[in-house]
Amino acid sequence: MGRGKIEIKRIENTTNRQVTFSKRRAGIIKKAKELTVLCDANVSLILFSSTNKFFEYCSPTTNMKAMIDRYQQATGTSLWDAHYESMQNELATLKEKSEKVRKSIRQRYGNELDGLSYTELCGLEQNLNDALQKIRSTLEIKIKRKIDTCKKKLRSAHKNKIAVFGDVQGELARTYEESEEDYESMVVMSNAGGAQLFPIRVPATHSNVHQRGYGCHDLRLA
Amino acid sequence: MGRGKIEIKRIENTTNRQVTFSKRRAGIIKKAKELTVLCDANVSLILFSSTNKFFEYCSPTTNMKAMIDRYQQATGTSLWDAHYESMQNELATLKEKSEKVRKSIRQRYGNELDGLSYTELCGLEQNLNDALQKIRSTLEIKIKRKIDTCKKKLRSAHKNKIAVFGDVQGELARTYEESEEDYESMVVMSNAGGAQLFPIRVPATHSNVHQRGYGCHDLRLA
DNA sequence: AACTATTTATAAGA
DNA sequence: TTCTTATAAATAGTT
Repeated sequence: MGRGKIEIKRIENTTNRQVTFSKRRAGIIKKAKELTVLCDANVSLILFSSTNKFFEYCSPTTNMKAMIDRYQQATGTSLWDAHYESMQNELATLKEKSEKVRKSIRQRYGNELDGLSYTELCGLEQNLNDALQKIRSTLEIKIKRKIDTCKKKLRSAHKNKIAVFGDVQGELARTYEESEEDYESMVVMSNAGGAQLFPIRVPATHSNVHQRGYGCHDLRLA
Repeated sequence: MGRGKIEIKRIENTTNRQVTFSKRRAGIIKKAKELTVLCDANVSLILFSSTNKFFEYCSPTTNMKAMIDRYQQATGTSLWDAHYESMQNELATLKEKSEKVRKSIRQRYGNELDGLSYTELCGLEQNLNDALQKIRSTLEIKIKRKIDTCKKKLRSAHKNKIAVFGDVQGELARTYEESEEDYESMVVMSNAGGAQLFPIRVPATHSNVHQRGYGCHDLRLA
């Protein structure tokens, strides 16, 4: 249909090929539209040119997703299975990893220790002890810093006539009023006199786990 | 293009409509084939007749799934997201949960403590201490049980002439030769005299974290 | 992008 | 359905 008959084989001239693609693309999309209307059909058409330019047509009475779903129904294939599978693998791996971590942390909380050997228990004990040291170091540094800050503030206050301990709490209140939580902690510390920051625990005298009032630091292991 | 011109609107006569569908279906598929060959294009065509009969064409240089994947790439849509939304939610939740647990455990290992407030640090310190108590209880029970077993074995051996402490190690060696790991541990314990099972740590004298030889109990937080 | 000679598709009829 | 054929539509080559 044109000035001359052409053989149906790849058009080697690039320009010519692209021009022909444009013309015939318009043609086939027109045909798809006519088929849709004339015959009450559903048509979906996806096109990629040799230069990877993308074009599509889909009957307005439906949409691409619905067409693909129907395509799967009709062919019995399930195009998403591959995606589904990789997703399931990822899920399984994550669940497994999560379970391992949670078992470890539960043991670190002192539960489910029965499965551990003597050596493992010793390792765990040592490990927790090390962590405790680190935490206590951090705490001590924090406390020292706070006390230093308080001392400076007190000095600069020039309130020489007030007994030092008499107004510590008032000063602290003014200094830390923006962080109540920390203020409360400081009061506790200053009342304690700062002498023995941590009670030295007697090892494992069973049942006398004395509850101190710091509140729960539990993990939500749902 | 026929004996008479037709208006592009639904053909009301059913037979006529089906005949036209057949003819035009053949026509559009032919066009798709020609476009594929002439222009080196990729074409996918899905057809459903008004009676839901299914027909398809896809360029032989590709396949329907690849075309749909490219379609998604080109349009930026993700056709299977809806199908697997619940799964994706589960994945996201798990990942988040996992991250939380891992942060907690890292803190429990004494790392990344900077983000914690004074109160939280105190809570963590207390919590680790409690866990340590439990672990030590478990350890102590285990050790006592072992020692009891050893004593029984010793008594039943009727070796009255051997000084009790003189042969403890020999007896232990014979009793526990099947579990070298535990045996080694027991030797350590019995050599220590059993008096003070755990050294009482002085709180946080920084850098002197003395490495005991129990080996690593680290979690693989990859 | 438009033109147009020709080929191709197809509507109607058999 | 398939074939036939007159005619409409598509398009190859050209401008």
